[in-house]
Amino acid sequence: MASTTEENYLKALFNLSNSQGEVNLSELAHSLQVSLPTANSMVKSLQKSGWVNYEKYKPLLLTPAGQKEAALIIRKHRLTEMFLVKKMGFGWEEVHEIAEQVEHIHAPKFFQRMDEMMGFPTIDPHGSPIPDKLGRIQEIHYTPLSSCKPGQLVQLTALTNSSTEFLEFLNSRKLALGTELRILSREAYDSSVVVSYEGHMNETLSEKVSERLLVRALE
Amino acid sequence: MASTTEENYLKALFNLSNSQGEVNLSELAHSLQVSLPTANSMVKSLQKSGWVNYEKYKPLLLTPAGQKEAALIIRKHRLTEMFLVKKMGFGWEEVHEIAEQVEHIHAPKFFQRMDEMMGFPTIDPHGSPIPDKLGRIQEIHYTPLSSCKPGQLVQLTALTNSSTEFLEFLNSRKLALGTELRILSREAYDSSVVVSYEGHMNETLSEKVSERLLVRALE
DNA sequence: CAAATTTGTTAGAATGATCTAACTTGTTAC
DNA sequence: GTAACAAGTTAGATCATTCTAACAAATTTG
Repeated sequence: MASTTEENYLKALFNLSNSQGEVNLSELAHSLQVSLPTANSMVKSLQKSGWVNYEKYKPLLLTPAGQKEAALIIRKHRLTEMFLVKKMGFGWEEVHEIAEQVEHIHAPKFFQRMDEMMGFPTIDPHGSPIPDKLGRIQEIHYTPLSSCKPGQLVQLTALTNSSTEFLEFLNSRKLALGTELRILSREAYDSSVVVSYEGHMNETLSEKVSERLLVRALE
Repeated sequence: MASTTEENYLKALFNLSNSQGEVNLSELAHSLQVSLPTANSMVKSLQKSGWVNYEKYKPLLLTPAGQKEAALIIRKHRLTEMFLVKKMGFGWEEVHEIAEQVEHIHAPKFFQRMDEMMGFPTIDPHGSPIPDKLGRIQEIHYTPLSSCKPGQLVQLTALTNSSTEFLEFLNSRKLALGTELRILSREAYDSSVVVSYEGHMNETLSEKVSERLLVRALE
């Protein structure tokens, strides 16, 4: 069984992997806030456990077993976040830190019960998919608001970034998952987008923000 | 901040301490399933942190700071157990192992919210008191069923042992906290007690069982 | 009370996770 | 295409937590 530290490495590898599933050691080390040698030695040990394929000076790759292990930890994380929001009344900006700890609990019944109580949700409070019990993730491809056309009606469906600061910004603008947005215009100069939605007639969203909002076209 | 290991030592010291608050090293080591030298070195390190008073060959004593620290961990444990039973539908025999992990989570809001959702309970599912936010424990002195007199009407209020096996035994006899028991007789030979309660007219409870049932006299 | 037993201590080693310093390999930019 | 820089590796150390073996102190028992 993976230690909490190993679980964190697996999760980071999963989250950092590019389209080919590759991760560079320095990204991994940076993401986990450890030195390069620390990450290097840990990767060797994850290889011994059969979770990572590693060759000197080559990018890192999770094995299928490693991917499953990682997805199951992410499953616990996302179920927990959803439980905290739906059943305990937390805001979506408060749940990450708590879930970061709860995800390491080894108690299948506990997560099973959360899942049941919520009616088997498939996305977390930030719109990210919850892997199933076998570690399979339904890949959804949403469109960033930044690449939508003026005139379109879209619905906010997920985020590419879930930092507390970003979530608090969205709260301040009353933007939540499900919010329907009419795209009024796009500024050529700074790529900001002007939208209207319930209670907000003329809200300008910077490029930085609109890139991070994933939407589904309604019209 | 205490590591998970240190937290487990503090908790064990708290739970093992006798009327004078003293614990022997061998009890501690046995309770935590570690060797004597391991416990010995950990105790020295807890002393450095100011949580334990330790002198060679003398019994161990928690400092006031250590007592508070321990009580706050036990608070998290017991709040969690109650939450699992009251809000998540677990049986009282299922919650210990889960709470044993959840108690190490550092997230005051999380436990605060559990507490609120349950209306600030003062006992856990096994009748043990939940320490308050300052680590104070309301000491309740219940009577073991084994020392009650035939004829008495009593109510099951707490347990001195909460092992899964004991709890499953109680489940099998439909004995729960709150059950009202009429003591019919006591066998002189083996100190077993015969009781009646709802749906059970003549139930014989061994000495081992009746010692572990704590009751409050109703008449 | 001395012998036997239990309890506690010290020394020394192992493992997991981390670090810094020094070095090597790979990549990028003139 | 080499010089500079970035990325990755190795060596060696530290800290926390654990162990076994050997020994010492305290307690119990005949």
